Amino acid sequence: MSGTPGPGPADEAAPRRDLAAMVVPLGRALVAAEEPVLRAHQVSMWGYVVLNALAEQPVRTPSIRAPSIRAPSIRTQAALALAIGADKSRIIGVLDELQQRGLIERRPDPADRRVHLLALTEAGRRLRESVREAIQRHEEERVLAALPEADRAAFIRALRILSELPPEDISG
Amino acid sequence: MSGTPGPGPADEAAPRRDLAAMVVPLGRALVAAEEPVLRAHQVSMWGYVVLNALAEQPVRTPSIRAPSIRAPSIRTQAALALAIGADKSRIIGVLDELQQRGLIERRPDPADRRVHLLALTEAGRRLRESVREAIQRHEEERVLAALPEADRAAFIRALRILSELPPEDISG
DNA sequence: TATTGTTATACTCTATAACTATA
DNA sequence: TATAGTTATAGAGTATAACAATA
Repeated sequence: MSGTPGPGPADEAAPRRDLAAMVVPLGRALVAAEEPVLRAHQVSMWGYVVLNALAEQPVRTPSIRAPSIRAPSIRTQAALALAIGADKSRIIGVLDELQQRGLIERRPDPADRRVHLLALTEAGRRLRESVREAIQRHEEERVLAALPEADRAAFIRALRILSELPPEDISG
Repeated sequence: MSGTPGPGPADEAAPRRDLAAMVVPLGRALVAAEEPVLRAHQVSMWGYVVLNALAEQPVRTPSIRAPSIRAPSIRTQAALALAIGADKSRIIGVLDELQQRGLIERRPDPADRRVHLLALTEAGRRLRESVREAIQRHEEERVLAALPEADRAAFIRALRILSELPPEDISG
């Protein structure tokens, strides 16, 4: 059956570890790599996640949505919590600190006085950019550099696709 | 500067999210996907990790090691804990249960009566294979299937390389 | 009645420290 | 003294439930 008896079996599936067994430890290492940068900028991991979520505010095509349907904007705390996969009660301390440092604004919504509208301040946007730049430079130099040149683009492409998949598509 | 004003900037670096921001949620989803399989086989996540570590026991080239130097074999509990990135105190309950179910053996080392030598039983090996097969089938069908055919091999190749990198290479 | 932000509480992991038996 | 395994304790992180204000 096997064409070449040389090194590397041809028709036997090369055994690989489970994706989770590779992805999870890698994630831990990547988080550890971010920590010094975050400390240097005095932001917590969750703080940085929040800054990113507010900055990345996806431009959803408004054409699809009827005006009567309330857009689930990320600008409310509940929507933010949902977007970053955290409980709404868990981000409050984070928001408190970001606000205290002038990195975000929390303004009452005149239309619905229960909600707080969130927005990045200019300082918040700048800080997020600095952190992001430092982190991604490190990633290029220390992580992606370890990959064969030819695989880098495909890796990032695949990662983007999989990370944008609805979690329930993956969990089954 | 930009050659084509069409869709997709040519010389502006396509902004990507931080690797950690993509990898960590993906890891969470992959773990969630494993859970039903693990439950069906009545193993905990850590139990499965242990079974894998014992089964994957890397065949280290013995030629390099002088006989006088004690090989840090994975068969002791301490070595196992190190290998899977857990504290030695944390795996004890896991080992207890695996042993009780006849999936592993814990035998005193005659040469050093402090240590317990760990080994998979035949039942343990079989169970691990079943779980692994189910998990990887699911991964192929639900996860990797979402990737462009041409990127799959590169993705797995890259993942293997990065996950085998010493964590301190990544953290800096 | 349902929802937003908030606070308080409980629970799950995980890390640390102590203990024993060997070396 | 140091180490392997074990146990007990404490801490961090997270989830759940209750609350006031508003819809």
